[in-house]
Amino acid sequence: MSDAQAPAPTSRREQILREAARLFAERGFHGVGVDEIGAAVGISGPGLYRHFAGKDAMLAELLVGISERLLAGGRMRVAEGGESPEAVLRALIDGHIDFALDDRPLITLHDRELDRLRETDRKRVRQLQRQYVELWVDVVREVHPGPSESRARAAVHAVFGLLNSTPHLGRPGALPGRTEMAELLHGLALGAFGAVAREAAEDGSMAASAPGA
Amino acid sequence: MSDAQAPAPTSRREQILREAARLFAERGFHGVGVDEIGAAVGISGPGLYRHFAGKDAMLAELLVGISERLLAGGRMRVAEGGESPEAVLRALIDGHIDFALDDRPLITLHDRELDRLRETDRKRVRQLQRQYVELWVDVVREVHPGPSESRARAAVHAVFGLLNSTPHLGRPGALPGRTEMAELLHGLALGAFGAVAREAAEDGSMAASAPGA
DNA sequence: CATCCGGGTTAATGGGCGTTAACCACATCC
DNA sequence: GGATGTGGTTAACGCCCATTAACCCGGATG
Repeated sequence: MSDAQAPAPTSRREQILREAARLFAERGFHGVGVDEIGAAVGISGPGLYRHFAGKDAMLAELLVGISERLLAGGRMRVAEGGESPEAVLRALIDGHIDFALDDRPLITLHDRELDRLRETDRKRVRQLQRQYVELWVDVVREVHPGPSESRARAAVHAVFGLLNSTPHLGRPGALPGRTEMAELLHGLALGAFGAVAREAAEDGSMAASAPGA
Repeated sequence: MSDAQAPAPTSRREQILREAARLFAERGFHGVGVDEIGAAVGISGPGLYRHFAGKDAMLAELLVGISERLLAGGRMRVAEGGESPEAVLRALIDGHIDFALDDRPLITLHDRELDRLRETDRKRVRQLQRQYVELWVDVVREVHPGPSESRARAAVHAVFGLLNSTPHLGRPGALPGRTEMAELLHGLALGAFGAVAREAAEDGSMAASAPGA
C-alpha cells in the first residue's frame, strides 16, 4: 500500500543500525561480534559489508547521527521560542527526556564509546555535543541569571547525567512507567536547575533549607 | 607456613588495580590490553599473572571493591545518624560526591563494565548496589515522605546519574575546581530531591499505580 | 653453600574476530 | 534471454591478545 520503491524506506540499513545500537549498548563495542549483529537482523556474518564499510562505520554513523539529532532538536525548540525562557527550558528538558527514554541504547553509546571513533569522526561528535551543551547553557543562564558560566555549564552536564540515568535502571517493574518517569525526570531537572540559582543567590554558606514544614 | 605478610602500604597489587581502573575507564575493558596495564606499572605483559588470576579477576576485584566501599561508607553515615534525616541525606550526598570526584575511573567502571563479570561476581555487585540504593531510598523517603517508593527509587537513580556526571566532563578548565564543583553538585542533588517532594505535594494522586502485577 | 620462592622476563600457543575472497540467486533492464 | 547489480552465502586469512611455558635472578632461610 504505502512505500513501494521509495528511496530507501526503513529497511535493512536502519534495521542494522538499530540492532547494532542495542547490542553495542548492552555489551560494549568490542564486546559485540559482527556475526551477532548480523544474526540480529536475520543475515549472518560478513553480509553486513554490503551495507557498511565495517564495524567502525556503524558506530560512527550511530554517534554522529544521534549527536546531530539532539542538536537539531534542541535548536528547533529554541528557535520556536516559547512564551518565555522558562518555557524553552522546559521544552529542551522534555525533548531530551524523550530521547533518553525512547532511544535508550543510543544515549548510552553517546557517552560510552566515543573514543572508539576515528579522530575525524570523534572531533565531529565532540563539536556537536559541545554546541548542544552551549545551547542549554545559554537558555539556563537566561532563566537563572545568577551563576557563572562555568557553574551553569557544570550544572548542565550534571542534569544530562540525571536525564540519561534511565539506561542504568534495575530491570523489573521496580520503577515508574514511561509517562510518570518522564514527568518525574522533568521535575528533578527543574529542581536541580532551580537549586543552582538559589545557591548562587545565598552564596557560600550551606543551604540547610527546611522548606516550610 | 610463615605468614610474613609485609605491611606494604601501596604495594604492586594496588598499584596495578589503580592503573587498570584508569585504563579500563578510559578505553573500556576490552579496549585495553594486558600489556598496556603491565606497562603502566613498569612491568610488562604476563608479569601481571603473578598478582592476578587474569584480566577478569582485576575487573571483578575493582567492581566488588568499589561497591563494597560505597555501601560501607553509606552505612557508616547512616549509622552515625546526624541530628536529622536531612543531615544524614547531606552526608550521603557529600560522601558520594567525594567518591565521584576522587575515584572517577572507578565510578565510571561501576556502571559501564558490569556485564563483563562472571555471573557470580555480577550478582554480588548487583546486590551491593541494590542495598546502597535502598539505603538512600529510605533516607530520602524519611526526608520527603510524599512520593511513592518507586518514585523515590527512580529519583535516587537519577541523582546518582547527576553526581556521577563528573567523568563526562569537557577536559579543559571550562568547569569549576574541585571544591566548588562539590558544593555545586551538592546543591543540585538537594534541589532535585526537593523537587520530587514538591511535585508529589502538588498533584498528590496517581501514585497508586502498582507496578508489575 | 644450597635451596626456596616471589616476582620478573621472553617466547609460544591458541582462540576469537574483523575483514576479504569467491561464489551464488534473483530481479530488472535492454 | 543474456548482462548486470544487489544482497546474500560460506570459507579462508591474518591479526590481536589473553593465557601458559620455560627460564631467570636476587634475597631470605637454615
